[in-house]
Amino acid sequence: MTIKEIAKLANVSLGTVDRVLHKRGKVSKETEKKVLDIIEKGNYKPNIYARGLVLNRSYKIAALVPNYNNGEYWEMPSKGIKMAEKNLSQFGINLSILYFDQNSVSSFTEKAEELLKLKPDGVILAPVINFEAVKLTKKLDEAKIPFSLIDSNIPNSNALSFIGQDAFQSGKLAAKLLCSEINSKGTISIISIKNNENHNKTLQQRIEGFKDYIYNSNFIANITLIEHNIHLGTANWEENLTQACAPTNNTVGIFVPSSMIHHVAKCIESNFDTMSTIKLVGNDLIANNVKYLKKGIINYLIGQRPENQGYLALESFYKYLVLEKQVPQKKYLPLDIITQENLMYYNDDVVSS
Amino acid sequence: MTIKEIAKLANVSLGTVDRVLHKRGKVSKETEKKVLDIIEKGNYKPNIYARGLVLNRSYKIAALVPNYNNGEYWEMPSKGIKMAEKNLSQFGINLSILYFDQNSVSSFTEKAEELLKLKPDGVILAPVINFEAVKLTKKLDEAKIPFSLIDSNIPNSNALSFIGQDAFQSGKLAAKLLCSEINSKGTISIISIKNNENHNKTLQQRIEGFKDYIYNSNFIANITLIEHNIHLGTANWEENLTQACAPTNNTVGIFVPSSMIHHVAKCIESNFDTMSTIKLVGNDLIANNVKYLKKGIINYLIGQRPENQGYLALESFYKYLVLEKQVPQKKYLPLDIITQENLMYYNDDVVSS
DNA sequence: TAGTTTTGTGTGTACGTACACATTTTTTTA
DNA sequence: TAAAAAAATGTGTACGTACACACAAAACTA
Repeated sequence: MTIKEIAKLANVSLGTVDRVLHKRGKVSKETEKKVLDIIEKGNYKPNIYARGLVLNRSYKIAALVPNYNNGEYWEMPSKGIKMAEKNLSQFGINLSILYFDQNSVSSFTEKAEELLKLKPDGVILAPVINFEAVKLTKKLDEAKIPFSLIDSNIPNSNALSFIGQDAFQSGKLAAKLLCSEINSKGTISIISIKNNENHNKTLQQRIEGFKDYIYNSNFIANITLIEHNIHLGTANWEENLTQACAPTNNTVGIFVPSSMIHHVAKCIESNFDTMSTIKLVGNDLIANNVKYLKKGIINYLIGQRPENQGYLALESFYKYLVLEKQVPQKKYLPLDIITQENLMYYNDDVVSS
Repeated sequence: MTIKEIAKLANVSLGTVDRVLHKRGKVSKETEKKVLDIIEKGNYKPNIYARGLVLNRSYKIAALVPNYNNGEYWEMPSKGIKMAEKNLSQFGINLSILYFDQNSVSSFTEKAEELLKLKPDGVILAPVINFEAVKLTKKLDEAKIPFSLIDSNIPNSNALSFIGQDAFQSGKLAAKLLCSEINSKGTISIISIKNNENHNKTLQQRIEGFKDYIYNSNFIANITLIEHNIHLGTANWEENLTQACAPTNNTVGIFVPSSMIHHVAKCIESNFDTMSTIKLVGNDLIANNVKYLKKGIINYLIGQRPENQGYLALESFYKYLVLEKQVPQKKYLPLDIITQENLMYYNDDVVSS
């Protein structure tokens, strides 16, 4: 059914139907009702090709995400966003990615300024510097620019959508996996490895989930839980890490709530004679982690489909702006359990081009 | 860049550019080269809206999959296919699903006939009745109708694409998970539960993978491996199943290579006092299995994203026919490890509308 | 009641592509 | 060398929608 057919059935012109469809007014209530009835009955849906052709709109989406070196976590969301752009550029979705330094608030505000100057039709934001991100969302609200959040959420923002993970549950899962590997009494270390001083909500939630599981399991009788903090790059951090891993008090398992467990794995590899029985569970399928998973030093990794997060974030703008569909307000991606035996089929697990 | 622009640059008419683009001939080699050069340099890409509008093509895709009752495995691929249709119908993808009875060859051939009569532009086929499916693919080849395979592959067919899982690896993974749960000596039972007599390649490969892992692990010293076959609906099948589960010889774990592990779980629930310590690993997130996973009777389920399989199968035809893109010839979906702690975020794990 | 505004309605063009058909140029034939 | 055939090129229309503009009818104003 086309506008032409509707017009014929209603005995009006194309223009009148058009005005009804777009609520441009200037139509008598009588004819409006007549036309609407026909539209309803005929289940009219606009031809998206014709519409796309005539509108020839293109939408500028700006993404603001942390910068990264090769093989680091934030490479993956960026990869997903770029892959989505490849598929969606032909539908008028144009992308600009801006990268900020996670360790520098000024870098973030600078890039945020730049982003606002672009006057984008939509924004993808990774609010890892929470406080500053909130400020930006306020400005976006004022400018009436819709935005999506990836990785972590800002609870009371009116984001178009949030795409991320349930960090608390991720921690619980990590605990469960670690416990399944442990058969004897001993100490479990939670080692927070970070490269900056920022408070990271995701890490905190994972740790809470981890503890929640342990304290509520009947494992707790056999387990001593210790927490360590390691700051990459500080003096003696490597020694401190070794110290944290060392089985002085009979360490049986280690959990790292960030993507940095490869540092622990490396440490264990270097002290393999004394530490080989320690079980490791960590997060994220970055190259370094995968390496140690393959070697059997890391036992499980928990994946949160970061590429998918990026892909879906851009795609949701396509659905919202181009197709004018509703998009889900919140999307938790599955927490994938990765081990040697199922690793191979997760490596290219993005919506492919 | 549009055809018009190309024409202007090449000092020819739109028609000539069109002939070059579509290789309709009747163009001198000179002008052809000139036009091609400009196309190359300008990185011309046809406007898919204009093209879609003028072609106004619609493609009929027929899917031939097993029928199902609510909550059975084959509901999920069908669900995925239908969801894809919902998203893609506006791009001219029309779907007809034909259901056959897995236990009846004649049902399959009948529906295959029906399918050929539809003269579809593409076919999605679940070759669970392998021999008959091969015959159908031959006919499709003759009729030059492209087809995609889901669930299991037909190795030397020239399918447009195969979308499924690595069953052998799935079995290995199951074994790994089961072993991680077992701390003592004992017997592991592999119970094949089927509702028909058909030879099922997937089940066989899973079993092989399972054994492969066990035999090559250092667990084998502590483990006795037994295989059972249960045919649903035959006389005494429930007793036979209980027998297969019963810890007469100290059963510590059970693996079911089909989606039918809920029958085992039910059996164990009924004999909870004697069987509660048996660990269970099975396949597929069907409702009944999920129920027992939640109860903690099933320890792990391995998922193969059946909805995604269906979704991707139809989407690949969209990409191939509408967008005229290449599609990957083979796509193994990840083997998801599902346990109580990460179940919740797998339930709506389909590409959403 | 003529003129003006308001309200309602119809017409025409553009978007970029595909394809049928018309026209021009070149080559071949008698 | 003129006529016919073949090759090369150009023109025009349609697809369905959005929107600017033109026009007509009704409702005001003076």
